[in-house]
Amino acid sequence: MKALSKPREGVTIYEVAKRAGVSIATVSRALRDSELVTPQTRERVRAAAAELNFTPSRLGRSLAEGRHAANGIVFPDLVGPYYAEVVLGYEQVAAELGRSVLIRATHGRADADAQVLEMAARVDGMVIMGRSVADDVVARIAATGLPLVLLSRDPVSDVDTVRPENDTTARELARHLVGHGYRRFAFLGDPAAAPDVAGRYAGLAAGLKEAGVRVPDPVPCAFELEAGRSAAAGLLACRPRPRVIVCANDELALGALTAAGEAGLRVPQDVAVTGWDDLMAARFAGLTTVRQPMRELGATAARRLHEQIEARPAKRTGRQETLPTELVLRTSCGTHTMG
Amino acid sequence: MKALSKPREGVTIYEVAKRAGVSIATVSRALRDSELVTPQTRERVRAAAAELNFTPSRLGRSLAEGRHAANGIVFPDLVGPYYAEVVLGYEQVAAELGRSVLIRATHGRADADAQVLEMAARVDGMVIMGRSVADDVVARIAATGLPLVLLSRDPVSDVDTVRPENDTTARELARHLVGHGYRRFAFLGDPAAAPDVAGRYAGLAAGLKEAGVRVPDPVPCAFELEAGRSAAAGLLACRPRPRVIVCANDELALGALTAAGEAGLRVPQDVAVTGWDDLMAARFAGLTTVRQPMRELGATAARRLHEQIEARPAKRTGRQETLPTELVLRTSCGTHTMG
DNA sequence: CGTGCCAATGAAAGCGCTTTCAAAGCCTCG
DNA sequence: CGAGGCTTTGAAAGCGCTTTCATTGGCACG
Repeated sequence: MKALSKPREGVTIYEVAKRAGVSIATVSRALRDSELVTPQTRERVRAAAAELNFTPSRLGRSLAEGRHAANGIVFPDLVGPYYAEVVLGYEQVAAELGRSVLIRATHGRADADAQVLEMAARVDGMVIMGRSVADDVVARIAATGLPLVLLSRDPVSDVDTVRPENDTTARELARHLVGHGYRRFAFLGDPAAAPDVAGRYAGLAAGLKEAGVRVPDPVPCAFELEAGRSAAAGLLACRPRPRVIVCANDELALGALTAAGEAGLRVPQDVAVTGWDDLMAARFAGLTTVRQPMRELGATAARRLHEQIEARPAKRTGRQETLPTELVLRTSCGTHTMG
Repeated sequence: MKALSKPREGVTIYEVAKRAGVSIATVSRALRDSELVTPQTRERVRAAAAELNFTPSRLGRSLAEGRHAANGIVFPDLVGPYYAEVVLGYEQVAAELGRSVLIRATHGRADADAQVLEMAARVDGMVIMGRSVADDVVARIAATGLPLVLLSRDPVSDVDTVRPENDTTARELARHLVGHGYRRFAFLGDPAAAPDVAGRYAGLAAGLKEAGVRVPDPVPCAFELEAGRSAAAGLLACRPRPRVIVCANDELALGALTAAGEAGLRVPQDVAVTGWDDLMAARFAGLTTVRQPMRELGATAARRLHEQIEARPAKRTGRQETLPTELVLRTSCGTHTMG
């Protein structure tokens, strides 16, 4: 595996051909294990390639084959463990399917749309997660016929979508909390910021309404622990103080726990807190939350995408897939339910 | 931004040229904002391109330009928040530098070497993290002249390396724990599994030796919470029981905390536990740990790589960079030091 | 020994761009 | 009115592969 000769940059198939004394066609065939070459020739070519430390240019190959053998995933951010898990699930499946993986976090950047279009030109298909790019960009990419899957995002025209279940579990959470006797609710998170938050808030609101409990207005808040802490501190200073703060995700909830501690309040005796996602930290913070199949979301999106890519020319099916979630009860919502 | 005409697949520059009534050279120039085109021509070309929903093929462009405008990062795994943070830092900087990002987790797969070589053919430079691939693969890639940066990995020939500081902080941790009066140490983690673990163990051992405390043999253990839990359970069943379990990372330490709880032991009164990384969960578990500049590690690697790419033809400098780490004291190592 | 076939190989045409070099058109100025 | 210099555009040559199609040579068979 060592480079015997001068490992100059950009060794091409022509140099291998010359060294092996064959044509480039034969080199290509030999290195791709075609049946059309004698074992002896194959060996000679292999040897020449090894001596030159030759790796075929992926560009040349892709251009000739008309495919990238790569797919991409776009997500709003990688801060916090949630997205990382999704990307992990995606990468793992994509790798098994023999595809390279491109990633792009948009971070709400102004040039996000351009970056996503650029990615679209590099891949055989892509997954777009959450509200990372504008609808018209999604539509435009879809219009090119590029295989596309939306993840945790409201459907756009007839593009396939994969999402976690939000409504049912949110109602269940509402019922559970009402069962604790709580009546003064607060909701931390901006339904306009992400489709998932909208779904969670809607489910919670529906559950509360059913139980005859007043539905709180959502308190918008960035998706970071620190933002959750300060927003929760504000809520806890209100009179009457909310009896329970339902947070749109675990990071906010962890921030709320911190704020409660700083305000000298006990959880759950003085104020209950719940989250969403079931991050590792939630377990150690005793946080009641809703477990998301994060890795499975990424993996499922990768599989759907692969199906589309293999099924070219793709007819968009507009398939909607919803993955189940699970209420995880811990101490932060009330002690008598502790498991 | 809508597609006016039939959005057939694979619109090429030739069709745009025909529609705009110019040559492909002019199309290329117009779309790339070259000075060599009249504003009127540019507009005509733009309009034609928009009508056809044309996006230039990245393959054609890269092949012609001789560059991918992409770089890659290879890491052992994405499980757990540590690697995710590193990748995040990497992606962010790479994006700012206008580069696409490819990722690959090797998961200890048998075909990891092939996958990494495949990535090498797709990028203008890459970062290899930890013990994700064999040394000879690294050497082989380096031999092609591809810009390369190693992250948290022992140097290979004269390839640039970026690493967190392990030794000094590990000694500091040792001194601190000895200061608590602890004498029976245990170390959870396999120094052979990752260069960082080796460095941490070595530093700890050096610190203990200086203090005249017996150095424990490391207890190998996979990098997962569950593995940490069961390994720690085994340790806690030993007689005499170790007074403190130093874990190679936070996930193991969180597992150890779980095991202690299950064994009915109080932390830190009966047994102290420390970790490494300062994950979000560590904060809520009260875990004493060593904070790693994870995001900064990724960002730094991205910058070093970019420097190499820009400086082609690259002369390898073999630069070694070490990023500082910080001891974070919480309750799990002993109450009197709580901050 | 000649004919016909099959297996192995080579020549060359793309794949979709960028860029060099040449040509064409238009001004300006003598 | 013609020469020379710009500016703008086009033709064509790659970039490094894969693959089709043609060619070559060897062998079996008549």
